[in-house]
Amino acid sequence: MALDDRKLDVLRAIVEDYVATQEPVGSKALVERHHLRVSPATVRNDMAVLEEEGYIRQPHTSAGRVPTDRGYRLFVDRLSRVKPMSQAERRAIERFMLGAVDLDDVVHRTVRLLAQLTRQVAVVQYPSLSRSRVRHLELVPLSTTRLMLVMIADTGRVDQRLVELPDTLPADDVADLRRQINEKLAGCRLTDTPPLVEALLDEVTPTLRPAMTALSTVLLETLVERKEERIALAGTANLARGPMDFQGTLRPILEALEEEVVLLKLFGEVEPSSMRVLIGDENEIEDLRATSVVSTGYGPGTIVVGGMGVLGPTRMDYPGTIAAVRAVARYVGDLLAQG
Amino acid sequence: MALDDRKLDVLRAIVEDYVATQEPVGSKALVERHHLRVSPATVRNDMAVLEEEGYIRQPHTSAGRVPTDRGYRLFVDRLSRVKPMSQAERRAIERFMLGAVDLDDVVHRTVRLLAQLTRQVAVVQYPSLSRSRVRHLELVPLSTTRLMLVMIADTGRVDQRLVELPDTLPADDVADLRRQINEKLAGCRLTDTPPLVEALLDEVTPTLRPAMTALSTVLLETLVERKEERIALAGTANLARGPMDFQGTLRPILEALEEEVVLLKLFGEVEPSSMRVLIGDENEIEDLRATSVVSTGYGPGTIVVGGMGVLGPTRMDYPGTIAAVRAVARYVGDLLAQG
DNA sequence: GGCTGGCACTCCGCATGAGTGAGTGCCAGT
DNA sequence: ACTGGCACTCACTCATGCGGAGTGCCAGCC
Repeated sequence: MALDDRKLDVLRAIVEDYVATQEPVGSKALVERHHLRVSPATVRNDMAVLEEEGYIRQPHTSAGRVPTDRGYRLFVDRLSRVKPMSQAERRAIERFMLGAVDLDDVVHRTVRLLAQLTRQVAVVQYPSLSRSRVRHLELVPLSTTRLMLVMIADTGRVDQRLVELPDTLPADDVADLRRQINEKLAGCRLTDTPPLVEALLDEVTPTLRPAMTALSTVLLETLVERKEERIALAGTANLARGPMDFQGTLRPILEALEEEVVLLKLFGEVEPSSMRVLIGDENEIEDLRATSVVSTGYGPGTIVVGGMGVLGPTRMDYPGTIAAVRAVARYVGDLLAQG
Repeated sequence: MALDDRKLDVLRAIVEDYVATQEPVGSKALVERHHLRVSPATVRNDMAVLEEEGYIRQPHTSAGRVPTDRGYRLFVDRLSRVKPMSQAERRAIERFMLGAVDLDDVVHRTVRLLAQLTRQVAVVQYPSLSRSRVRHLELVPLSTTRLMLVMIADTGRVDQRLVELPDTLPADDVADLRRQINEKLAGCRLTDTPPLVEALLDEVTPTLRPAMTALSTVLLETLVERKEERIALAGTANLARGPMDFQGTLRPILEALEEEVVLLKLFGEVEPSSMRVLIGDENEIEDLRATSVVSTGYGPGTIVVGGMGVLGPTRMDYPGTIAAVRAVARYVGDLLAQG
């Protein structure tokens, strides 16, 4: 059975009211608050249908209605009008992000900003190494048999690893090695580098070969195999806000949020600049079935170098949250584009 | 009035029982569990005295007794025997920390290890820049007018900042500048560097002076002014563990834990290798008055480069927690000493 | 003098029960 | 197709009652 317009209006009203009050909403209160032009009885009939179709449910007989996950889904897909950010909000974003000194700082500020704007838990993935390019590789001699390998990505991200050499290596050779490596690798996508590193092993000046061998192992690890992507988190205190929201269910959620693996899954397949909304059940992660996640990819221009998003109760202000996440992602993307 | 031995025994028993059961402990249960050689009535008399002195209190008339902050303090100072870590636990620590690849990884593992061992919230401060020495300063040309300044500290910590040059600078000059800076600064304590940087401005080859001027600003910021010390956190889920522990009070605590400034205060004046225990009230931070903090400094040998500790309900297993924090701090200290 | 057994008392926690009110489902009427 | 009316359900609140754990105090005992 297709839902006519009024039934959709009723559903929208229920969602909006419930999000605002956090209490089951009844037919009478509905007609008063939203100026539906019909009587409570009519609304009740509509509600009965909506319940039959699984969009809303009653916590118990003789209580008001509460949206189901399916109800929220319909709301998000078809009923919510996007709420553009006000000029003031945009300025607030700018003010907050202004004066970030390095990438770490940008990510930190971003995640706190998101948490503050949405009053929810915010998660930001550091620009992924695998999706960016090599800007420069630096070799710093720490002793005669130890090097520090520093990799600088075009996103501003810097990673470093220690390399133990099989033999001593004079300073000139280090410089030579540095030059040869950079010639070959600078500017490449990180995902394209493995064959190039292999090739380097043959191409490099013979005397440097032993050092290059040791180096290549670490290099490959740093460039590709390093799965451990970093994640920043903020606003966990917001989980303890709503009166009866998560009391009791809070622990597994906090636990899940501490597992980086879990968080990374949230951004598994972020699409370029499109928003993704996961509602309750739809979430693959067991412990987060009671929450919704609004996420998106971000990066300079149309390139996606990482994900960001927020997590909160299924009963959340979707239009507002979506708008905030989108605005922040765009802003940070622009920031990265500028360098 | 001085407390005789038996009264102290009673206090110890009360603390231990309360920590174990989380329920007010009565006189009868006490004599049964701990083989005190006296009757419940006697214990009651002792309790009355202990209460008068402020070491314990009754949640309400006709309930058992609960230790006060003052009671815990006495317990920690004079009544608790230190509980050395078992061989198995030591091995567990080693296994957990084994295979850490860089400083970031070490800190991450440490904080999770602490949270797991103590079943509490763990906090670890990254090795403080201001307490360590410069190992090497690297200059990486990003373009003709931009340098990346990378500082490597002897703790393994790496910081980087962008430098905008007033003029183009050929590669040879960069190398020259790098050499001169390192000659002057490598090996110095970070706190000693400001005058040396000033001196460098005069000593440096004249052609390099404009570049050096731009550089020195950033350098000083990186070396000294950078207050923002980094902090790692884990185990917040443990706050939601105890049945009625923090329900309701949880939010301010989570909020406090997200404020880096607050966390740093916890380690304000960590003493070399001595444990510090803050119980409830003693904590300066308003929102953490319901919690206790066990912390210590850590670093290679007797040098302190940072703090670590755990935070939990005042009702915590102090001997166990203290032992765990100490063991982990020592282990990490040794790790840093090895390089 | 310090310890003990006994006893009256307090008060929390829990269960029971009645009253209230918001909300519903259904039906007959327009 | 909508509305008004009506009986019904059921969570929530409050008062009442009861049992039990625990205390404080006192008189007696070693």
